[in-house]
Amino acid sequence: MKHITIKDIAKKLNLSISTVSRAFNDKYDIRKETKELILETAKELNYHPNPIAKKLIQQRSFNIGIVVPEFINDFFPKVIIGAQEILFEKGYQVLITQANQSIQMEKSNVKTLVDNMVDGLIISLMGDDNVEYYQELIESGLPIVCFNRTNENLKTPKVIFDDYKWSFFATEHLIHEGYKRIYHLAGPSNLSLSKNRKLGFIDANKKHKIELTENQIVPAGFMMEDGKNAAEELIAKNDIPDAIFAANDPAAIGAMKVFKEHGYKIPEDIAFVGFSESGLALHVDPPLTSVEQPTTEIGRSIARLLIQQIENPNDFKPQTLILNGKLNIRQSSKAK
Amino acid sequence: MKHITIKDIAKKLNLSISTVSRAFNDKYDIRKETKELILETAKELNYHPNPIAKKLIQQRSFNIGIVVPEFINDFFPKVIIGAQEILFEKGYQVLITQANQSIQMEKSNVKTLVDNMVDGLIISLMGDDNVEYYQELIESGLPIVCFNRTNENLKTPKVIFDDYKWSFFATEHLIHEGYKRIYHLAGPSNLSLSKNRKLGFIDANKKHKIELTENQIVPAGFMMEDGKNAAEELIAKNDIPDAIFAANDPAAIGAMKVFKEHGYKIPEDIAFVGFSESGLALHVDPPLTSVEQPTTEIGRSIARLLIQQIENPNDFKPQTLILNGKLNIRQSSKAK
DNA sequence: TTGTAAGCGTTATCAC
DNA sequence: GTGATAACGCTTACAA
Repeated sequence: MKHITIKDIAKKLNLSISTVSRAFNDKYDIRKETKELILETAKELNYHPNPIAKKLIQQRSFNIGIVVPEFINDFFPKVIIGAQEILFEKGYQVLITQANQSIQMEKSNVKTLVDNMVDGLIISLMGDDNVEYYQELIESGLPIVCFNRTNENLKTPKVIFDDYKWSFFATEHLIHEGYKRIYHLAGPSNLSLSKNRKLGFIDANKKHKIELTENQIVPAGFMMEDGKNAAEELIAKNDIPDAIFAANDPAAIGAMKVFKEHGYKIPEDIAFVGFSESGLALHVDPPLTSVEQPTTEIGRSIARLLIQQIENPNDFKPQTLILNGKLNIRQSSKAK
Repeated sequence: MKHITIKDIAKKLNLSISTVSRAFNDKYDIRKETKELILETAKELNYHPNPIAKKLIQQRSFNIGIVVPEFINDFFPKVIIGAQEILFEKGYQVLITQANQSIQMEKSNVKTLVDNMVDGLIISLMGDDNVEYYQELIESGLPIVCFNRTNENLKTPKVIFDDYKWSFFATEHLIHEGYKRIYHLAGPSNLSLSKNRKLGFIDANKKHKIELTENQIVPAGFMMEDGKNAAEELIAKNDIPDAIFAANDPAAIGAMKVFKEHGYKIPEDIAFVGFSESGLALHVDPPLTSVEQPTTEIGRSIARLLIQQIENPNDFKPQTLILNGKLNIRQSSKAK
C-alpha cells in the first residue's frame, strides 16, 4: 500500500503542496474554505503526515528517550511510569530502552535514540565508561537528565535520592532496636550510590560509638544472588552478625533466604533491613524493613526538569534535585 | 553544534556527495583509496550518518517496536529481554512502550512507533478496542506479531501459552493432593487467556467427577487488589474453599494475604496455586505453587517469527506457536 | 491568499 | 570510478 502524501491531496484538489501543508499548520494565512476542504479530503484519503520527513526538516521529534540498566526489578518501571505521566501530558511520547546490564548495550541504546532525534534523554548510568560520549552529546546541545546512578562530571540536571541520609537512618533504626553487630552488604563498588549508602552506615555506627571492623562491610551487589553468596560466605567463616543492612532489597532477601535455610530465626537471630522498597519487601517472610524511595515522584521530577531544559535551552542551570524517602519498618528488624 | 553531513566531507575532499555516499555503502564501485580517504576524514570530522534521512528514502529503520500493557510485573520485562536478545543479534534495535493499562495509550504508543517507521511491531493487546486499527496496519504491510493477549481476528503470527492445558494440570495437581472444594479466581473476562484458564479449571474438575457450583468461579482480575477483594468477599459470605487456583500470581498472593490475616493456615486450611511464576512466588510465605511460562523463550520465538516475516514479506503464513510450561510445586499446595 | 522553489541528509539513476 | 541530479515528504521564504 502506497502512503498518502500531501502531494496526493494537492493533485486531487488542484492546489499546490504548500497550500496543503499550510492547512495542517495553522500559523499561516489560508482561506477558511480551502483549509476545510483540504482537511476533509485528507480524512477521506486517510492521510497521515509523515513524521520522519517532519523530523528531518524540523530537527525535533516530540519523542523522549529513556535508558535504564534493567527493568526486572520494579524500581525503574515505576520511575518510568511517573516520567511518562508528565511527558505524555505535555505532548511527548516516550521511547524506552533497557540495557540488560550491558554497558555496551547502554551506549547502543543511547545512539539509537539520538538517531531517532529524540528531543531529550533520561538516563540512569551503569558506570563511567560512556561518560565521554554523553558529554559530547550534551555539548552538542541535547538535553539530558540523569537520575539514580549518576556521574559527577556530567553537567546535567540530576534527580537523586539522599542515599547517605537514609542509609544513616536505616542503620540507626537497627541500633535503636538494640542491635550492635550490624553488617552492611555493599552495592557495586563503582556506583556513587553504593558509596553513599556505605558511608551512611559507617557514620551511623560512629555516631553511636559502635566500632566497626573491616569484615562488617561485605562486598555484595544488587542482585539476589549477590546477597546469597555473601551470606554463604559469612556462614562458612562462621562470622555471624546480629543484624544486616543491605544496599538494596534483593540482596537483603537473598541473604535472608540463606540464613533461614541454615536455621537462623529472623529477626531473633539476625535482623534485616533493605533498601528501595521492592515489591517483594512486603511479601517475604518475615516482611522486610526497607527504605522507600518516591519512585513515581522521581519520575515526575525528571520529566519536569527535562521539559524545562528543552523549552529553555539557553537559560537553565543544571540543578540537582534531592528527594526524600521514608523507612518502612516491618517485622524483619523488630527489637531483639 | 551543526551536524556534519556527507556534504561537508564532499566539500573538504573536493568530491561529489554521491561518491562520499558510496564510500559508506559498499554495494557500489569505488576506488579503494578514495573510499579509505573518505572513511578517514569521516572519522576525523566525527561524522554520523543521519538515520532519519536514510529512513525517509529507504522507508525502513531497523527498529522494532514493542507494546505492552504494563511492566510492573516481571512477566513482560522478561519476554522483552528474550526478544531483544535475538533482535539485537540480527541488527535490530528495540523501542519499548508501555501503556500503563490504558487502551488509549496503547494506540498512541503504536502510532508513535509506526510514525518512527519501525520495521515491525510486537504487541500484547489489552483488549479488542484497537483491533480495527491494527488490522489496517497489517493490511498496509506492517509486520506484526502478537503474544500473550491476542485477538482471533487479527491475521498475525502469534506466540501463546497453552493456558487451558496448564490450568488443567494445575487444578489436577490440587485434586491429587486431596483438595475437593477448589475455587477459581478468574482473570479479566474480556481476555481469551482468562477464558482458557477458567476452562482448564472446569474441565479438570469434570474429569475427576467433582461437581462445581457457580460460586466456585470468582470474578477477580490480575492485580493483587483483585485477589484481596475476592478473598474479603468470600470471607464475608463465609464461603470458604479448601483450595484456590488463581488466574495469576498477584491475585493468588493478594487472596492468600487476606486469608492469612483472618487466621487461616496455608496450606492446611486453604491451599493455593497461582499462575505465571512471578518473582514473588518463591518468596511469599509459604512459597506459592505456580505455573511457569517460558518467558525468555516466548520473547525469542516472537523475535524469530517477526524477523522471518520482515525478511519474507510475501511467502509467510501467520502461524501460531504454542509454548510449553511447567508447574513449580511448592508448599502452598502440599497435601492436606 | 496562494504558488514557486529551495532545502533537510540521504540514496539511486543516470550519464560521462 | 565519479559526478550531476532527482527523489523521499515535508516546511518555509519569497514571489505573485
